[in-house]
Amino acid sequence: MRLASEEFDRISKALADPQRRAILQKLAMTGKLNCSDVHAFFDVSQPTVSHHLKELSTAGVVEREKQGQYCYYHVKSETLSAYVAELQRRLGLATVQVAPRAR
Amino acid sequence: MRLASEEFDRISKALADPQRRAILQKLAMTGKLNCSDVHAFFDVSQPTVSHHLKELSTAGVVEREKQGQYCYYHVKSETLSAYVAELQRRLGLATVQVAPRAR
DNA sequence: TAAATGTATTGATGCATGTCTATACGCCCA
DNA sequence: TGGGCGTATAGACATGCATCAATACATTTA
Repeated sequence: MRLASEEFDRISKALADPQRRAILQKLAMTGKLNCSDVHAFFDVSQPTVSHHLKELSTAGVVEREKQGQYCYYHVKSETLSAYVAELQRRLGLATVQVAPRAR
Repeated sequence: MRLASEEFDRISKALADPQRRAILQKLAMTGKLNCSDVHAFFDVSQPTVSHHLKELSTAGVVEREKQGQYCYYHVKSETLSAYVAELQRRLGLATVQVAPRAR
């Protein structure tokens, strides 16, 4: 998966805020949460949580999944991995190509 | 190398700005540049470049090296690698330990 | 020592954004 | 159908910050 430049920019910004990183980390640990669940974990208002989840969603690092009245969010690891890979590429860091093993 | 929480925060913010990322990438590609060199590459004022280099330096992702009148900057790969590793750890992404490739 | 050059600091300005309250929207159920 | 609950939006506010011009500081050189 290859990220467009805008996506990369947006993800960088999304990851810049500590509160948003905390939310993302919580999602990474628990797998899937709705807005209220996330709200319960942190000391910010529900609209703020909603706003952050929207930012993370727009950046493509979490996925929204509406189930009736609830709205579940979970981390999109592919996007995050692609972001990390692109970051490493741009900064000339060691990267690893995981190719299928020869037999 | 393990990053303290503040360092991690600061690096995240440092990487959030496109201009700063561009400067960092340029440093990664060219190895070592002084403030004027960097300024020549981009369409921002010298004080702005100086400011960004200071931010990057404070974040620990570049190193300052004063030589007489000049001031050279180069990327600190160890810090950046540590940042990437910590990011992967926090977000539950697959991590790999590798030795830097011979060049 | 004076001029020139490289760099950093100061102060100002405009824009981005994290946060809140209030409120609207959408969905479920008695 | 009306109330309750989960979520999103609107608008306001304060703070952060990227940027610039002007200037100070530092070092080299004529």
